[in-house]
Amino acid sequence: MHGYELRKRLNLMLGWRSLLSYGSLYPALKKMLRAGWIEEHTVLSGATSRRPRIVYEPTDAGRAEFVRLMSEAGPSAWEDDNFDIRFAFFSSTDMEIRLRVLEGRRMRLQERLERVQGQLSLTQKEMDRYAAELQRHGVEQVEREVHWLSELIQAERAGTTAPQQPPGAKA
Amino acid sequence: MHGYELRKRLNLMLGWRSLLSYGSLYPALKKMLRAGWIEEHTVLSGATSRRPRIVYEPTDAGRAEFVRLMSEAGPSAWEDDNFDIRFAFFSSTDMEIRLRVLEGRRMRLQERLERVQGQLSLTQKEMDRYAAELQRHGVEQVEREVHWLSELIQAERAGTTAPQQPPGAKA
DNA sequence: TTCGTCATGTAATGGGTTACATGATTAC
DNA sequence: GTAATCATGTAACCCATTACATGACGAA
Repeated sequence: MHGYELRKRLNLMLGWRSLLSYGSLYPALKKMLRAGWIEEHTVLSGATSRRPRIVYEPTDAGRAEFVRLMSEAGPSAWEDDNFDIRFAFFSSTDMEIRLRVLEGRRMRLQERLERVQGQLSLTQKEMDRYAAELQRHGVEQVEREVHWLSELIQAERAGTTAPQQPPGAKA
Repeated sequence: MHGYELRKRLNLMLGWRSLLSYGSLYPALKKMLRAGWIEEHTVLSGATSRRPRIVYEPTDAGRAEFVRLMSEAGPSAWEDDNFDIRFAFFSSTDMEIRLRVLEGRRMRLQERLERVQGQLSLTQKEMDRYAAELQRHGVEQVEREVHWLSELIQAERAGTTAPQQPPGAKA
């Protein structure tokens, strides 16, 4: 697909907080081109006078690189931003990897909870009302994500033999 | 307070996703010093041979600048990162400003929801299972934050005369 | 004795956003 | 007619993290 279209799609899928900008999109495509991961084809669109689109397609090397990236289940994969991207492409990954990413993410979040809750009792007295409320809400949000992850992990495990619908997806 | 201590405090209050690094903390302090917003005092700590702490204190100009910053209730104040910081210092702000910030934030989140939900029906069929699940969870999280904000707004409004405990704070 | 914490700082590096530049087309 | 969308790109700028540098103290 071409850059403009790609941007729209990515913004739709992952554009909660920030939108992908042209200043990072196009240079990134050029980099992938130089690395040999994608090929470009210029395609004239309907009306002749219109600016031709540059359609990109993954090469074999690119596909291999994608698989390699998706099979990385290390710490970087359970960091906030990376996790979302990894999750969005879960369909292209083995269940083993999916489980490791989900569990890693959950671990990371639980670490955060412990860090805060360990010091919560200490600080709460001297802490500002609003600051405390912010923390309470933060804890709640993280706890909810942990719960969400747990359900997904369960669903993955249940589907050891047959692929499974994640909870919340329409039947 | 001195830099090291400040870092710990801020990480405790706002360090959900990222920890404040020395590389941004100390240069920032120097900048505020040059701007005349803070003063530094070198303080020898208990053991004589220990590295002296550099304790910072706001000047009158600094305090004024703080008040000015806190009374900015424009769009930048309801962006993700800024909002948290603004909220954490709500105690130092008038209720008017607090309300405007809370309502602005809620509006921003509702815009996001509309953007996604408007196109949700269109895309859901051609969308990947996991991508859809990610979106569903994202929507849920945002809806929850909207609800949280609504309660806070109500609490602020109820406390027009007397200052009020935010819901969730201990009585 | 070695590791973690206290405590302050600098330089390089990397990354992304913003703004600019261009120009045709479609919808109001 | 004018604004928004399609469509691709570049350059300047900002800003934050990472890694490095230094050194004393307390605990295991």
